[in-house]
Amino acid sequence: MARGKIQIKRIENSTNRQVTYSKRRNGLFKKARELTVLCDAKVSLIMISSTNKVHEYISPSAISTKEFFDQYQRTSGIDLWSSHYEKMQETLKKLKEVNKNLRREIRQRIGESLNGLKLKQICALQQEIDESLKVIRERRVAERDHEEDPHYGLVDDGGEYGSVIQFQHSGQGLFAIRLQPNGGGVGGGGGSGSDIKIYPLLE
Amino acid sequence: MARGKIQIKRIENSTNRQVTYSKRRNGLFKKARELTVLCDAKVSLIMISSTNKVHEYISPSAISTKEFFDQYQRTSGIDLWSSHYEKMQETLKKLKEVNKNLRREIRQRIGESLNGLKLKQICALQQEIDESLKVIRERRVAERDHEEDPHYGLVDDGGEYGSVIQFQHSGQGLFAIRLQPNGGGVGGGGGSGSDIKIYPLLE
DNA sequence: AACTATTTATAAGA
DNA sequence: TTCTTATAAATAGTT
Repeated sequence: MARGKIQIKRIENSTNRQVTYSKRRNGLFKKARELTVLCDAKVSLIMISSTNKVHEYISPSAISTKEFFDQYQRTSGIDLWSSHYEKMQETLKKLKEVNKNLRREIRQRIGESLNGLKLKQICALQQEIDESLKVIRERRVAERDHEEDPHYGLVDDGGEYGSVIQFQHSGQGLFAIRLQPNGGGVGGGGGSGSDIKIYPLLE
Repeated sequence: MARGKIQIKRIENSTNRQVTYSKRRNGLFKKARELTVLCDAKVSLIMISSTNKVHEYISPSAISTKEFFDQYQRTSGIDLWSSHYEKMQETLKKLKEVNKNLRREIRQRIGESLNGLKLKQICALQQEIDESLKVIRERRVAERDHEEDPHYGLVDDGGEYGSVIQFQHSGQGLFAIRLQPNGGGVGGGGGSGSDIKIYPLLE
């Protein structure tokens, strides 16, 4: 959140991860303390770093962690485990829903599953895809010019972002099949075939 | 922290206290989730409001959530769960991965996230989308003819396939935003803008 | 640890 | 409750 935005994903560099952990841990503690005071709430915050060090904050009003958990149980009347488990199930359900919707969006963009759409929606879809196509076409042209420019020659970024995904029907329902960039080096004669990744529906 | 600085002391006005609690609670949850992901840490955060409502966050990565609680309480009958629990964790992880990939595919089909693609892949993508576009165009034409045919008139299937369900903002974190074709009625004068679909990222 | 350019969080108001 | 927006805080990248 400063000097550049970051993606919320695991920080690979170990040192950076440590530093960020330390900074954010303090930030979190501070927020927890403020919440306690401002809102007269009870807070228990326990953090275990990737190096397995434990740091915790417990609002003074909640004297001890033991007591805190006792109160939690009494208040919620729910076993901590069941509660956590139920949350997981909810999350799972939502994820599946999101997954389903993403798949449908892709199918529609491919021209399948159009049955439920009204004319107006199909028009909008067409227009949207038409615009996407323009963007990609421009990009391709730019890319080609770039490659043809003798200053640059071939450029291979290692395929960090991976590549296009294709869908294909199978007897089993829908699978997403992904064409991988060839892992091989630029100069290598490596096969021009593709690796194939299959994403199961997990249903 | 806005529209004026505040002192960190109990908010006397009960309504304000509630509102602030709700806002800051969400902020804290978000930070906790970010810490979990960024730093590969395990976090347990439990808050009890002054009105005795309980809210908790436990990092999903805490395969050792069990450890978390074992440190503080002795519960029996949990072992039976562990196996099932861990399977759920795995499923969750996979689903998240799949969703991530689906999202990328959509982004690429929109013309975003093309940086990692090589010229050849961009060409393939372009061609693929071009074909999709043809399919949809044909469908649109067919649909239009169909609608104009006096035998049928307007048909509304109730939107069974129609648009994706929207998840309401849950204060839970990241969102993917999708521009959707208008869901509005065909005849209606409805706005020409797009609905916005929001899929929570769920981590 | 300190320093800041930026991104986030959020207090007030609607 | 939810949204908006001016402002306070947090913090990523650097030194």
